[in-house]
Amino acid sequence: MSEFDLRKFEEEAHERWTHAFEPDPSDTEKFYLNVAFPYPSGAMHVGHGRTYIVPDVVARFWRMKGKQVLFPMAFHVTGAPVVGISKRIARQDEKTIRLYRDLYRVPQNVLDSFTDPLTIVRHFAAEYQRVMTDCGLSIDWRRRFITVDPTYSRFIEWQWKHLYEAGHVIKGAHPVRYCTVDDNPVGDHDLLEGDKAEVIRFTMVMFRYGDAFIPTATLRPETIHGVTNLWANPNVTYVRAIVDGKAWIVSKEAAEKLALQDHSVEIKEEVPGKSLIDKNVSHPLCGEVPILPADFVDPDMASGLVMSVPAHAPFDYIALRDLQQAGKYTTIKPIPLITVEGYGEIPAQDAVEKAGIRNQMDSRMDTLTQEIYSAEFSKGKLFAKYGGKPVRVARDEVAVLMTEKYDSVVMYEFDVRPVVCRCGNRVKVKILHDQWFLKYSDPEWKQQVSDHLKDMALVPPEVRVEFDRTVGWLKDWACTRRVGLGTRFPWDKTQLIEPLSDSTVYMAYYTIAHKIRDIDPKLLTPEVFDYIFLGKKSDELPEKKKLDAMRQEFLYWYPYDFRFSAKDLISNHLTFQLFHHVTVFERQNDKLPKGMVVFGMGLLNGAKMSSSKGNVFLLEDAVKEFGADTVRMFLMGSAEPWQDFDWRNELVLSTRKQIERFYNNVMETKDASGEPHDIDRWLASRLQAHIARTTTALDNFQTRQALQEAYFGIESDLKWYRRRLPEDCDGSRELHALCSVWVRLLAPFIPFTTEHLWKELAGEGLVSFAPWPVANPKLVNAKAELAEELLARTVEDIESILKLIQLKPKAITIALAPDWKEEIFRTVASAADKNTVVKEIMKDPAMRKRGKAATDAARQITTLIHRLPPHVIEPLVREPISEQDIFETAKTFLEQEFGVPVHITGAGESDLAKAATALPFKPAIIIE
RNA sequence: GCGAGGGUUGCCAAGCCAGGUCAAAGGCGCUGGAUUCAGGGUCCAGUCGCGCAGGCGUUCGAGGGUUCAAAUCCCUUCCCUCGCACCA
Repeated sequence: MSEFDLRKFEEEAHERWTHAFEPDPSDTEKFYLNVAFPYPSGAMHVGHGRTYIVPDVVARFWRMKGKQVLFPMAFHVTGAPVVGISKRIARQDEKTIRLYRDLYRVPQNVLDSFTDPLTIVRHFAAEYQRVMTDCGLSIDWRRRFITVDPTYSRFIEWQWKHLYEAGHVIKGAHPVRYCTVDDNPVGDHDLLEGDKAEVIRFTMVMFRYGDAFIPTATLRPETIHGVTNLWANPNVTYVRAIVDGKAWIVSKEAAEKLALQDHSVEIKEEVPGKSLIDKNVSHPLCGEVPILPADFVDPDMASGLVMSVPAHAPFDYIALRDLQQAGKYTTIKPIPLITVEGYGEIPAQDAVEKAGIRNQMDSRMDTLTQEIYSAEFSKGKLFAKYGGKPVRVARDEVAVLMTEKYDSVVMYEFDVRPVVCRCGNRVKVKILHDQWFLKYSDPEWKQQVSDHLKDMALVPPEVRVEFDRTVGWLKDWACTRRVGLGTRFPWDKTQLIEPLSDSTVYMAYYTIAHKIRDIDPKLLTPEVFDYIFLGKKSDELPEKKKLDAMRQEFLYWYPYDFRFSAKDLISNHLTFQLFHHVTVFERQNDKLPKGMVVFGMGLLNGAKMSSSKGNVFLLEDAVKEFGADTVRMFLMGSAEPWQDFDWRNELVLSTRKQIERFYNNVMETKDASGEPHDIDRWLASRLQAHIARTTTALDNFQTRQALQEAYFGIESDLKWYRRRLPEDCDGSRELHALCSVWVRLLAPFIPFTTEHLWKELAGEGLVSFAPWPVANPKLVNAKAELAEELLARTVEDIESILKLIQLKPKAITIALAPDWKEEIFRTVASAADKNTVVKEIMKDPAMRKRGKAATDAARQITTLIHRLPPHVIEPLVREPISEQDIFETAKTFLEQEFGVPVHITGAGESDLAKAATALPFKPAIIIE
């Protein structure tokens, strides 16, 4: 008998699998699944392992179910990260070198070449392919590509032509977080501080100050009617600057910011804050008001000057009160302009006094401000003299009025400060021009996606709300970049198409990737792709024959059946691809994605896996140490795909033992030759349920559930089976069939071991293409299962009694319940209302005669029925079993189990007191 | 803050949608036993408390409620994880 040797199984299988998983269009029904392709900037860890093994298990499952399965793979190399990596390696950055040399184990000579970003992705793409193959992924590698292949770029250009023609690609200006030192937009990951900072749009209210303007930024322009004063910080030096030809007085910081926001700014002179205090300014909507001193005014916030509305802004109210308590400016009174339910005439005063706030430093001030802001926005109304409109309406109207008539402009600012770039510089808001967008905000486009989403299968179903929400929430997406790898943007060749925007319909490209390679990229005009993907004919198409073959591939495979990807891509990639699909394949609903499966994340020993933190276990090492099948089975069995899983070496080790146990089980039983017994009926019956449940689980992508059924379910049955065999028998010849089923059920999970076993079982061809087992209803034997259930329960009871009484038994008597109890059992079990059934039973004169014994029995039986599983009750009611026969047949077994004589008797015939406790399906047990 | 998911017996983790099969699957760990047995491997048993008869008691983040019956349904509350855009 051949030894359990995973390494050997792997070698054998790899040899036999060469070119086995390269499907072409055929008459067979297809199943196309794909997974978000990796960005190969480093080595694969076990977390990546699961991402690709799940679809492989599914692919193998459907392949065995007789489908023509396409599982392709490619590499996404578009974007900026490797550019940064190559730069860091070029300048010998310690951390980066350590990561690549020590953790990823890149040889020095290769590492030296990493100063070229493309070399990095090429190297790791090759590594990925090698490790994926080691894992037994049944990928069609003929279709592999990387996203900077010129051929792929032609495809992207074609895709974008359609997006553009549909009006979804627009050019515009856009406020972004910007670092003036790096001279680049700053993403979240590039921030040292303030990573949650949002860009807020303020209205600048322009107060007239002599021949100049003093702008104050506000989110509540309608409160202009209640302005009593301005605040300036006397300790700050402001500047007088010519902004767009007019004189403004703002803080120095503000002047710099305005220059980044489409204003021409020329600083003329400094203006000490002190010099502004007590001067007057005016605005057409509020008249003349004074400038008052306030230390809280931050020069780095908007213009560095603030308009004060003490009636509605708690901060303003307190600041004014503080001054007035010192005896200054006592003539100024808050001017209310909004009525709002739940607050008095002057809401800010009301709120501050109710809360008992003493000064500006009180920590509750922010919450209070937020409260009033929300209350007034949602429920507030302007006074009749200011138009009487709800705040939410008036706010925008006043803003428009100010912009049109009173010189107001927009200024962008962050909601939190400070915002600091990795380089240490303060980040500002810059308005970027020549910025291109995908107009995801377009309601019509959104609607198209929503409509299609309704028809899609989403796994697990809970993610549907997240998709719906994302579609609603998506705003315009900046889709071009200035740095990185990628395809040139057709309408501005200095820019590149952004990575999340060039990876949305490539699933269609997979169908032709292996064939389009033969054609010179120069010939790949949009017309060529229009023909392949949309069937649009046009004159003078090159290589017509090849194009026809590709058209045929596309028509055969598309749309894809399922796409697999991680949860965190819902809010961008997974939704983007739907937007792109509905446009590119407009009016071809039969080419739109059919389903998606969303993954959870991976943990390593309870902590999040992260390459940068070094908390990773390389997939390659795992495969070497434990074997590919072990890694696969562990990853599939420890959690369902959408749940988070935790990799722990000690658990993986026990998975390996399980595979070995399975292997030995099959090897030991496959050639059994005994005569079949009753217990074989039982085993076969149970097997049908395992087949059905494993199949259902895999139909639903529940890899864990499927493994529980296919592995543990069958294993524990086999254990009981062996226990029930007569002493001189090691199993019947029917076990061969069970082994065949078992091996096939586990083939998607542990393909290497099962491939070997399949050969040992003399199965035809590869197990990878063997027919998936189908449950045979004819082999389902409810009676046999019930009999074993009764027996197993009784054995368990006997064991637990023996353990308790701790005495050596001389004999065991099993006393069976009398017929009248059986009758009660059936009555109770089939009764709709189990509360009144006892009364019903006692109406029967025969029962009444039995008196208390009958009521007691009825009560006990009701409890018992509640405790028994439905799968026992139901057949029991439908078709009574003979407990007598069952125990008589199993008598030898019981005697063998317990080593003492076993007597079977009817409870009525026994004079032992205990016998009276016998119930149907729960015989009385008397141990002597 | 907004959105989503989650808190189960030493640990991991089923169960919850369709309330009684639940003292609660499976695995790990631990304890004991078997095995011509190396403190390793494999196998068996135990692993909330009490009990010399298959039982009883107390548990499923916390607090209430519905019900004959709740880990499962409803309400309140506390805690954790993830996503929130120019990044793959």
